[in-house]
Amino acid sequence: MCYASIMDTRLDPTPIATPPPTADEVLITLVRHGHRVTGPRRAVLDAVLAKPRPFTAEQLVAELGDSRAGAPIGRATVYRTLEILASVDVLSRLIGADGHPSYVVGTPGHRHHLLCSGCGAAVSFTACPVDELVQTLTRDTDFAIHGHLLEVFGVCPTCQDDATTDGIGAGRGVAVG
Amino acid sequence: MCYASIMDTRLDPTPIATPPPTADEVLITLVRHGHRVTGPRRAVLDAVLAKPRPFTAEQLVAELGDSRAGAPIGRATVYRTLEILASVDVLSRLIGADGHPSYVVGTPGHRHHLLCSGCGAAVSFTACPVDELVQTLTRDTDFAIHGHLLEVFGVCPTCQDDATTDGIGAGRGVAVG
DNA sequence: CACCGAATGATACTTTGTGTCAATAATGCG
DNA sequence: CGCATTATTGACACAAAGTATCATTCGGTG
Repeated sequence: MCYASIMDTRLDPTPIATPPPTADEVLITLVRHGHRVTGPRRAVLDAVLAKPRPFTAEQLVAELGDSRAGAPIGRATVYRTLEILASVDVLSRLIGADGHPSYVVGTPGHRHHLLCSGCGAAVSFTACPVDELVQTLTRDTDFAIHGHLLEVFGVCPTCQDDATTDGIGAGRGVAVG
Repeated sequence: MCYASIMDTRLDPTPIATPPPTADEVLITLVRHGHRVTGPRRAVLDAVLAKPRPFTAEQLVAELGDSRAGAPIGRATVYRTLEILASVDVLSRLIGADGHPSYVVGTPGHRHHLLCSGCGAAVSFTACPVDELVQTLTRDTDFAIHGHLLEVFGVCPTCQDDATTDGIGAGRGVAVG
């Protein structure tokens, strides 16, 4: 039920688990899925792959849609391209501590994220503790369970240090379930 | 870290775990928290307590803001009141399978929900499988973990029956992490 | 009852995202 | 290469969801 593998309980200590795919690799994937390779898509893709941490669609729109050298890219195109990239597993959709959706470059199978509410960094992990719960829930409720949503929020070591240095308590922010 | 108790691993088989508080009880709670008891707040509260399943803020706005007998209630007031009710634990905020936030009347401590993508029913449960994961994540990443978000999506028995009867596959809907 | 500040709600605005559709450009084919 | 076909684009309008402002109103206290 959990699309993330329960086998791998180890966590990657670095914000980006594996090197992101190259633009060319992704383009090949797109073609394989019947999509065309266009200029705007290349531009969106390049921008996306350059992002080390989660970003919102609007951030991308602002970045690509304004007076950049060359042709600005339309809002709709950015949204559509993000959707496509998510559908071919180049991007993961996730929900931030503020409840707003964002995207992050992620390797397939890495479905859950630990998010820093300070700097926005994301650590993806495959360990999924929900499967056992799903069995219990299925037994007790007779629901047909199709999926779940899990995000973990915290503050990364760097931001903890910064907070200490700045005299700002690290306990700010998130109060989620 | 998980505000839901890990002690109670049993699930309540009924959509509403415990009888919702009475309006008067809630009003007392509001006063205790330094809020005033006003007409609009009573109206919002009554509407909220009458809801057996999750609802969105906009639904309430539509319900209370239009040409109902008596004074229609402003959009801002509805949002503000929901915020207050959530802050005093009368309501839980949750995120539906479509990613949109909604509220549900919930008893404190019941922080996670199993949502039916057919009829919208919610089963709240306190079993939280994330605590162990949090320990692992804390050890491996040195994050200071402050919270998490967990929702489980599926189809309730009734909707499964309906789907079978209607010839509609039960496998529609949610494809979440 | 009068006062004070919290609360209200009309309005405008922001953010985030979707729908439409004529113009355009990417691929396949000859 | 040149053309036809069709996906794609992007400007625009629109919608949904929520926030900010602020003069007015109302609840509760003395």
